[in-house]
Amino acid sequence: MSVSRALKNSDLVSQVTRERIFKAIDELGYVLDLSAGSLSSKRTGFVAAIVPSINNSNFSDTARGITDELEKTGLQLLLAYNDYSAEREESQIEAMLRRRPEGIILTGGIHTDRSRRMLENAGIPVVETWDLPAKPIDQVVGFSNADAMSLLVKTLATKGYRKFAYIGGTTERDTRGNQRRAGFQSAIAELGLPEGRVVSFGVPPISMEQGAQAMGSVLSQWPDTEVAICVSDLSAFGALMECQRRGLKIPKDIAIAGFGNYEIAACCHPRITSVDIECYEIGRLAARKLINTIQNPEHPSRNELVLTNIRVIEREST
Amino acid sequence: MSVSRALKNSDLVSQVTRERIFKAIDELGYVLDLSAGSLSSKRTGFVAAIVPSINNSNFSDTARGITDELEKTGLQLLLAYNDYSAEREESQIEAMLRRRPEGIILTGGIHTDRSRRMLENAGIPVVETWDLPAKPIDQVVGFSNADAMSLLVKTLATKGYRKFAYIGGTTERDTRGNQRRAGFQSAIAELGLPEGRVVSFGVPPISMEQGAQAMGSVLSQWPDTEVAICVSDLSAFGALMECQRRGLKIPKDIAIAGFGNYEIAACCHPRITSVDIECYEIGRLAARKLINTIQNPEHPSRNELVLTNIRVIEREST
DNA sequence: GCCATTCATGTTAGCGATATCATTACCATG
DNA sequence: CATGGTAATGATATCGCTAACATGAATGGC
Repeated sequence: MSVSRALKNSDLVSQVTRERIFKAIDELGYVLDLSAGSLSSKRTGFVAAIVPSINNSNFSDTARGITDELEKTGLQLLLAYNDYSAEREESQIEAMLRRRPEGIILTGGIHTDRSRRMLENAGIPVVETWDLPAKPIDQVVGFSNADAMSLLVKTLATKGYRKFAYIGGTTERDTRGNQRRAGFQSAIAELGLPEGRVVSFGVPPISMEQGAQAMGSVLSQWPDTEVAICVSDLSAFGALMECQRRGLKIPKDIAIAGFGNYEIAACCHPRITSVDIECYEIGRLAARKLINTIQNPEHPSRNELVLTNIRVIEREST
Repeated sequence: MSVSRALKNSDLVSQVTRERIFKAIDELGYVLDLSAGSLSSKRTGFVAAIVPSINNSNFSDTARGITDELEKTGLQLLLAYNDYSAEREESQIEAMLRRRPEGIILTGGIHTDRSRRMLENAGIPVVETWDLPAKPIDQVVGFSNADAMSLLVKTLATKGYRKFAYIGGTTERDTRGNQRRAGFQSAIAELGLPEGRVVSFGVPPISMEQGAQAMGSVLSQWPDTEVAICVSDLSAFGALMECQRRGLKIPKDIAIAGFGNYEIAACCHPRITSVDIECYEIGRLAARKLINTIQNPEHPSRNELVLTNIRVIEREST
């Protein structure tokens, strides 16, 4: 017991004993076994998180935010990515719950029925991120993808653009891409602009290369397009490169805007107008909320919603 | 015991019992507790991995390779990133070993003494990646960063370039960046070329923005530079943008090459010459080796080395 | 009809930590 | 000196599972 106490930094161990313990630990190469500890104490020290992809820098920023915040409390992250598939998410939730995480962070608000049931039965706090779910499971840290895209369209409309195109993925899986497209359409309608030209291209995440190809398609179908909005900065960059290869001047011949405020949008030439969505902050806040609920189980913060900022960043490409 | 067997897909459970069990599990919402299971069976189902950063797509590709390969075997990844710090690595190794992983994958060959000691005492297979350590702990899946960079210099030299510059980070922490710079220098010396112009800029990972600034420094210090090689494609892209802002023609006025074959190098305009290093494959192979050793503990593959391919990809920027 | 064999299920004893309660040693106080 | 209080340490049971062995039931071969 004194060893256990010493390793937990309890002040109920005398200095002498403490030193003897650490000396012995060092000599023996003893390493505490946390699975035994958590079996006994009912606290695993795990938090689970599932993101669509870790290659896409937006979500990996969120993962960084989560990790950084958890680290302060000594919690460990169990991270999985599901390639935008709710079915893979379901089996990952199942696998992770077997590790008895003390909380779980999900991306988006769309989950299979079984996923929802498992999460409700688990009796741990859940945070859904990156979205405003119609039927939240528990807590939410996110923003409206539709509103964000709509804001971008409206901002550009005030600059005089009228003929808009939208480049996104085939919208089966990427629910956030879906909502951005819906926000695009509704803003167009609201402003009474000419019908938006929508190109759906490939499975998420839409790559630079796919953005380039989609831009080719926009230019050949609707050569008079004034501005092309892309589902992410990566595809926007691909689109930009395609225009440059064709000798088009940006934004004079055609303007381009992206989404997500990736590093590349701020660094390429011309710089790309984008929507900043505080990815790192989403992760940090989600972890923060989880930790709060874990540490104060007496008043759980069920159904609380944190709305994160969205902000259009206008640059030279529009 | 029958429940335990049924959940492990043992064929020692009759169809009837199996169905009864799953029905009850469904009704009760029972979820297996793996920490209890691993305490008893001495198998946790964890593999630990530590990378320098998860924002950098090269390392997140490696993490993807690891995850994809582990998933086939039902192993779960415990992932951490250390911001290129061997000290943070040390405390992460300590934290992870408390979870009793069945194997561990590290990036690079440089670790603190205590890290090495802990790993040796842990009695689990270790794979070092992305490098050829002078003193390998156990198994290695990697390549020589110096050779790769040297190969790039030599390839460019055959095209007639003679005045080389190198853009990298201040080389305290990023050991792989270090080695690339050394490979650059040694190739220059070997070929009898004019002394390389080295700009060290910022802490790793060198961003696009830093690449741009470093390029500015190259151009003002040595305006007659013929080719600038960058420690990564991200900084190469930043450098490229800086040149374009200054109205320089690439590669006529100055050529640019990067390292890592990021998506952006293949997609920007002009496309950037780079060195491909099979990041995903490194992850896949490292996990594969670990799994082999875990599954065949009778003949451990200590000190085995897998050399991954490096390949210069010449594009329009040189 | 008996024993050997196979298949399915049950029993028991831990795995290595911590929660909880018990004990001891020591000191201060009236 | 007895009493009570505090600080440090110890003893025991338990967390939920699985390894290992034991048992029972069904089958088949001679």
